Amino acid sequence: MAERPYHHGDLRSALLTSAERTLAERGPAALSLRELAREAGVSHAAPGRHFKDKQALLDALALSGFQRLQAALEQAGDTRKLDPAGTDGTNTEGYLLALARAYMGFALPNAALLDLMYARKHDSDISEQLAAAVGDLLAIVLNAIAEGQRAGEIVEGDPGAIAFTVASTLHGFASFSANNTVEDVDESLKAIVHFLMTGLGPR
Amino acid sequence: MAERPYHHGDLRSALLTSAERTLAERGPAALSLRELAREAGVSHAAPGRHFKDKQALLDALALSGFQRLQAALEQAGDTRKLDPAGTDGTNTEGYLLALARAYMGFALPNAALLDLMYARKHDSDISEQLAAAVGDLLAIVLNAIAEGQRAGEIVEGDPGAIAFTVASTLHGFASFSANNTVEDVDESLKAIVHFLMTGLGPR
DNA sequence: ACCTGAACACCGTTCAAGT
DNA sequence: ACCTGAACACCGTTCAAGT
Repeated sequence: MAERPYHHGDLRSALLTSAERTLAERGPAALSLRELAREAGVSHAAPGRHFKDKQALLDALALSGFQRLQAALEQAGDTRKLDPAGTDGTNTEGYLLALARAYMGFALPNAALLDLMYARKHDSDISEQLAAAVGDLLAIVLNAIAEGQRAGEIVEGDPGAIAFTVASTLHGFASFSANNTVEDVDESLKAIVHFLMTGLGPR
Repeated sequence: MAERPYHHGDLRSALLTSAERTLAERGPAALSLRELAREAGVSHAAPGRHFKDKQALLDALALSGFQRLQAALEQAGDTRKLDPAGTDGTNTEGYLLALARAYMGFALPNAALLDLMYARKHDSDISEQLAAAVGDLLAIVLNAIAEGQRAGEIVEGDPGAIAFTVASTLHGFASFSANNTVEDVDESLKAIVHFLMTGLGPR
């Protein structure tokens, strides 16, 4: 009969894993602490030991999402540096495209989680951590811009403002394409990054 | 004692108004049909006459949001046409800035509603209406782009792809600035529209 | 046509008590 | 330290019955 031990072992991470799956499969409205407890085989009060309330669990999910998104963006930057194409002339557009692809690679399969990450309903103390996480993401884009400026491939000007423009475009595209089912995401992404680089004004 | 009449009169719109206020003031998690019924002075089962379930009320809120956003964007386009500055040479950037301001004018005070509008958790039949509403918004931007192309102020190319780039940037900026409290929204907006027009590449 | 009241099956949260 | 079981105050939804 394989009795469950009294201690779950790692209830906290089991709850988070289960919650993220439910979020992805059935949406945020379907998330209930009692159901997560059932799935973990513990009493409905047990989650209270690990998360002071439901919002605390959502906060933890959002934070872990930012960490993984940041890691994906950093990895896109790292692999680009190893790319021999990095030595030739026009590379910033490629870098931005790599970042864009990494962002979409996270955003599209984790659309509901991304909503949660950017939801402005978190507790006041965790909000600072989440705001810092957003700042870290912006810093990655800003790095790419500053590097591009040093290489003479990005226009002069406040790199923060330029990075913010790029980040807005990427996030907006992610938001749109998660609902709208853009036909060819990568094709659209290439077009968007190119328009960003060359501008909408006449040649 | 002013007895309430048996019929509310316009319970449906009272529920929507009340729901939107709750959404804005206390967030989506605080929305409950029973509380809305209490505020309207009817029994907790009464809302069921007007909305088949809670999601149907959220769908109605989202749809009304799109209608108002669309009206705001159209009005921005109309007032611009009356603007005598519309007769001189470089006007498309001004048009896009007006659209951007109209978008933010709706998005920032209605951040929670905007989340709901773009939430991918609506019933399948209403989803088509919402997708159509997003399409209408894109059409407004597309119009501005096509007009700009005819005036020689926007680069040649698929106007749909260009409009999608602009819309992505605006929506992403709205999403960011709703959480992040950008210091000077209008200043950032001007910079963003300008970068969009002139591009990030070197001069 | 519109609403009520009771009923049902769920929730989140708390707290004494158990291991 | 971690979990249980009962309790409390909420939910959404349905449905006969009332006006």
